[in-house]
This record gives sequence, structure tokens and C-alpha cells, in this order.
Amino acid sequence: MTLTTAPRGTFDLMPQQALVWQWMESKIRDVLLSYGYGEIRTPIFEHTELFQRGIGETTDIVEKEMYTLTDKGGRSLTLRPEGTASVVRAYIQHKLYGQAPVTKLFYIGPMFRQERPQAGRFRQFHQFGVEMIGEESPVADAEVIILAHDLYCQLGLTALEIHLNTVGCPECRQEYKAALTSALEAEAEALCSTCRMRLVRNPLRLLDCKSPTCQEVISRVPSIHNYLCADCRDHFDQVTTLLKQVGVKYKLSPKLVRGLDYYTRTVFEVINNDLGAQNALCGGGRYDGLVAECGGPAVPGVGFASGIERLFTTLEQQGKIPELASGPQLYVLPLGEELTVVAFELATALRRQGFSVEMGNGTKSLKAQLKTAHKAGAVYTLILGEDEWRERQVTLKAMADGSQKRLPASGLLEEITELVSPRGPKVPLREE
RNA sequence: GUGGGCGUAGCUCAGCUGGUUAGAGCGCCAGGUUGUGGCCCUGGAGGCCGAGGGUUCGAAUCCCUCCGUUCACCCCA
Repeated sequence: MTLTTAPRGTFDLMPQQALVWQWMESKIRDVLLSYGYGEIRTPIFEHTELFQRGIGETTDIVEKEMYTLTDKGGRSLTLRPEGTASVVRAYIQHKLYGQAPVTKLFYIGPMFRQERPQAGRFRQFHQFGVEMIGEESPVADAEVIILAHDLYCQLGLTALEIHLNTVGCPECRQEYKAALTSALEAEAEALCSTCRMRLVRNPLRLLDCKSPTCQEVISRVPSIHNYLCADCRDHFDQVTTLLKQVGVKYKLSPKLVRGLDYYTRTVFEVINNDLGAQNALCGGGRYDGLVAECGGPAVPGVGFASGIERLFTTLEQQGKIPELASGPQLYVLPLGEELTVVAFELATALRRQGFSVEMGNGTKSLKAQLKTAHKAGAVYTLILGEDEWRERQVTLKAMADGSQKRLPASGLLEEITELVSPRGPKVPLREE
């Protein structure tokens, strides 16, 4: 059983689906490149410590979701559970801060978290994400949010919500945390057990607890917006102003805090409410302390990560996945075993001219082979039967309307070139 | 890690309160057309009914255990 089943929470992408993924990936790359982001490909695993330091020791990801292994040299390595830490590590390692004031990078690839799978959640899943490092202006926050918005628009998606909030800087957040804690301690009895834990360890995370009784208590608690310092207040106002300026709609979500420790000031999510319980298509925000925390200079950063499986589901729901035909241009169809060799030569010659060509099994009937060609989505079939081959001719049949005509094998290439253009590169003919 | 649903043909699923050789649709293969696909008709192949144990004269059906899967909680993409 285990031998013939992909591990829990993982899946195979079969050829038809892989076409769709290639399509999504190329769209994503097009948009990100046009916004000035360069692709970075980092290792799929890193030193465990990077994630512990970067993401935060008390986060769920680090506490219970990492795939960690010890290699033969005794090093602790971890399959990356997210992309930002690796990008920041590479940024520091390659001293990109010395090359330009602002660095704009994107990544796309698999991530790994050991959680129980459910709708929209996998153990190996795929994300793309952007990181803009070195820019502290709110313009950067706005650019990143608008990029996410525009990218989804480019893909044809509608009815998505942008949820926006700020979690302040370490200073004003500390004040807010204190206020929050004292406000909640009086009512600690009414909170759920995990929230009572959070009250001590990370009171901010308590805000988005889904338990109705907790929410009832939380609804009476002061908002972080009353505790922001002047700079954070100003920063957030400018972000919202910029979004309004370019007509990007958002919802203010004062209880949005996000689960990774590195966020400062702006945090946001893009939500698709039709996705089920795991409805975040993308999440991100500003992380002004992360680069320093990871051993680099004190430079600010902002970015987001977007789930590709969830993007796929959303595209599917909204009917935005185009037909991606994959049938061969030509289907060479020999009748009888003797002509199979001739057909094989012909198919090879056509492939070397860049045409996509499939070939039938010459021991099967014409009818059976035509059926196969039809199912494969062939545009034309080339029938190689004894009758025509006696005169060194083949029958070219258009599958769309069934029309067909005989052609001399010698002039075949010219005829075909007029009908279809090659999909692939020409292989140079070898010199005799 | 916790809880609920579901595991029957390649796929989607019937199979009532246990009762002889386990079914349908789609797909696949072949034939109806001595060399012509799509539509139609006919036939065929294909199942240790998730695995193991138990109850019973008898289990796909009832009970237990395990495995897988799915949804939800926690949390997140």
C-alpha cells in the first residue's frame, strides 16, 4: 500500500495538470518580471537554525510543522516551510545590500510542512512569493500589495478580498501588548485553553482566535490602532492612501495578525471565500527586523507568499483555466507491419523538422488507429497503406472535417509545411 | 496531535433491515463497415467489495483493530 501511494499530503501532477501548472507559472513569471523582480532559486533545505531564528521559535511552523533531519555530518537540516527566510539568507550571504539600495526578488517552488492535510492544505505544497528588501517607504508596501492584486487580475480572477492591517513596530506593539494583556487578564476565565496560553506567550495571536466565546471577549478589547506610534500611524495611512489612489479596494481587518513572528507594521492577506476553511490565497507584510535577526545589516523588507494549489483551485472555480491542447499535429498511421518501418522513418523525419508527430501501431486496423489518433487530438493523420505506397504516395487526412487527399511522398514536407507550422526546433540533418 | 465522513471495476457510484454466480454509467478492447475517427448498435475483458480479526449455517452488508482518504479543529499558502 505505502509502496504504491504517494506520501500523505503529497500528490502527482499528471501531464494534463502539469500543462496547467506550466501555464500558471509562466503567467506568474511574466508579471513578476515586468514588476522588476528577479527570480532566485534557493536550496530546498536550509540549516534548521535559519528557520528557528527567522520564523520564530514560538510559531506553530517551528514548534511542530517542520521536516527536520540530521545529515551524516551531524548537521540539522530542515525542508523549507516557507520562502522568505531562505531569500533573506541568500541576500545576506551574497551581500546584495552592497550592490543596490533596493533588491527585488521572487521565488517559486515547493515548500514543506508536516500538518494534517485538508482542503487547500498539503505537506508538500507550492508557493511563489516576492521580497523587496531595502526599502522602508510605504510606497514599497503598496507596490507589493498592488502587485498581488494585479497578478490575480491578470489571471482573470474576481471576487477576491484584500484584508489589511498593521501590527506596529516593536515599540508601539509592546505597549499594545501590555494593554491587551491587562484588558484580557480580567476575563481570562472566559477564554479557551489555547488562548490562555497565548495570553502569556503571544497575546497578539489571540486576536484571530475563531472560538465564538473568545471572539466575544476580544470584541471588547482595545484596537491596536489606538496604540500606534506616530511613525507607524503615518506609515499605515500612507499605504492606505496609495491603495486608494490606484483604485485597489481593501478591507481593514484590525484583528489580522498573522502567524509568523517577523512581521512589523503592514500585514495583509488576499482571501477567496469560496476556498473552504483555508481561504488565504496569499499572505504577507513588512519585516523590518528580519534581515538583522538573521545576521545581516539592519535593512527593512516587505513581501508576500502565494499558494499555487489555492490559486489553481480558485482559477478552476472561476473557470479561468484555458483549454491547453496537447494533441500531435500529425499522426502517422501505418497499415501492416511492413509499412511500420517506412512510417517510422517518415515520423522521425517530420519530428526532425520540428513537427509534433505520433505514430500508430501498424498491426491494428485502420479504424482502431484512427480512433486512437482522434482521441490523441491529432490535427492531421498520414495514412500509409499498401495501395498508396505502391505508387510511393500517402494519404493526408484532416481530422476536423474528414477530408483527405493522396500526396506523393517526395513532396510531402512542402505540403505539410503549408498546412501547419512546426512547434519545435529543426534538428539539422546530418551531413553525408 | 484531536474529532467526524468515506474506502465496491481504470473513473463516478448503486447494492434496503446479512441470503446463491457483486451491478450500472462512463472509459477500455473487439465487431457491425475486406482500408476510414467522432454518432449509434452488439459483444467482451476487467473486482481477494482497503487490510486483518470476530459474530453467524452464511458477511460487500453487523462488531473490533489497523491502514488509506477526506472534511474540520489548531494553524497557515
